[in-house]
Amino acid sequence: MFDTTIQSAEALLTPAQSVYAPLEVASTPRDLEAMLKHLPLQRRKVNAKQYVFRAGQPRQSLFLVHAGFFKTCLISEDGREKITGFRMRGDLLGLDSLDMPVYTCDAIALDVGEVWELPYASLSESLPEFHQRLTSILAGEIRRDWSWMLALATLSAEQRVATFLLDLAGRLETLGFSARRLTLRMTRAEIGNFLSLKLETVTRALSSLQAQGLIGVDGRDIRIEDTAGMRTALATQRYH
Amino acid sequence: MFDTTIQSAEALLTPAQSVYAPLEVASTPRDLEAMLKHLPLQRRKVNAKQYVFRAGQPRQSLFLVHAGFFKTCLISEDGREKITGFRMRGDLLGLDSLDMPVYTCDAIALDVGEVWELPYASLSESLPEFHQRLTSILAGEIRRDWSWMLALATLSAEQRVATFLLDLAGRLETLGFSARRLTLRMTRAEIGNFLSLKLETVTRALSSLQAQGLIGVDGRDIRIEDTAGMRTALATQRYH
DNA sequence: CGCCAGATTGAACCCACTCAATACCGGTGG
DNA sequence: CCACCGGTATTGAGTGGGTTCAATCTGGCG
Repeated sequence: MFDTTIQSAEALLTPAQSVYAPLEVASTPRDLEAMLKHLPLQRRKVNAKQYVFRAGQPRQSLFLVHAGFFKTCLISEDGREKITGFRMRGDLLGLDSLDMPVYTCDAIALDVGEVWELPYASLSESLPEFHQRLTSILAGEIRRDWSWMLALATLSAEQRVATFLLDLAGRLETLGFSARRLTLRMTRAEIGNFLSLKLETVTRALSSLQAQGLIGVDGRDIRIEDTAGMRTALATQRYH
Repeated sequence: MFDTTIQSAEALLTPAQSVYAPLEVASTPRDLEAMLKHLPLQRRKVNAKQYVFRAGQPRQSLFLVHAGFFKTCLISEDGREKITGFRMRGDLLGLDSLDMPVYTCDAIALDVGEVWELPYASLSESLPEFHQRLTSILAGEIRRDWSWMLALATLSAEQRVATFLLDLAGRLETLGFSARRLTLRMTRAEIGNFLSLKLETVTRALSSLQAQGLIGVDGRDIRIEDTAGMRTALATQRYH
């Protein structure tokens, strides 16, 4: 069991002034918060498995994740489901529905957390820099999606899982957490859904990476033993 | 051989007043053109296989496709490639790079065509409705990407190809072309790349759909014999 | 005509899926 | 306290859809 308490939900709920998170993070995720911090935004606490919004509900707002872990997922009429992303502090929920009368995906908390409700229309009028920033975030989401498409299309199961872990670790690091220890907030099935794999395959990939000494696995606690090794494994292995 | 001349590059190059295209199309793709028609935009003609821009080049502008067929694709450092979309009249090239100093993907013409260069920064200042419209387009691109992710993750090879054809036919229809006959402007390998399949698999899927009487295949000319049958085949077949 | 990129089809292979059995773990109630 | 339970995770064995490799065919073009 690794010590991952600093990443627990309670810690995520602590304000930015917490000893756990650096006071100043220059990277992108946090600047939105800074821009909006002084505004009287509606804040909403959520519990695990609770919906922030569902596809089909009338859309009023964007939501900024302030704490916790969320997933956004798409469901087709015939029941096929796909998780489109895992969202954490600084990420926005509802981007895809900006120009729609209703939400077009579900946003679900994986853990206790807090979201800030952003009245998009009025904000982008009163804060031109906000609209500008939003455009960047939208473009960034497209780049992120495309690079996952590339990964899913060209990488083997094990490579996908490795990429997933590195991506997650990297994002956590920009939030001020350890880049080497992390606790998965989602099930194997959810990881598999996101990576277009079955849960058994995710488990096998994790076991294999562990057998190679690249990571340590203890349930949902992951320790990345050899980041460089992970990257070379990604580059070395053939891709079909 | 089917008569598909109306979709040929020459026809695509004819102005909107052409007898082949309806004078008024209320749907989204065309409204951007209407908004910008009177502006003195730089227009650029391109030939098949010519790059509109490459990843890494300094970004100056967005490009609006006015005629022809294009692909946008991502290439990783280690050479893995993924086509992120096929673009036609009314689509924008370079959306993903809006906030970047350089382009982050390649845009390549599959055929002769014409693009309009949009100086994004000055446009969004002078035309607030343009910025608003751009936000919608970005959100729409995210929805499109996500729905393809869902398709690639949950559909069989044959279902993906069927979905691809229906999507293409639908887009062509909103541009005023036939919804039942179309000419593929891309190779089997490019279709396969986009759908995360090998070119042989695409070929087999097309042959199979033809054997079922759902489509007619003659090289790159496709005739959709039974749209309803295609949709039920999509809904009926099991997905793993 | 010869060339070459693209398309088609067949046969063998393999990675991830499916099915199934077992282990684990936190919570709940007797 | 322990037994039970549902949700989750792990591991094994067998299967299969799509890939790989290879041969052939087509059509456009110098």
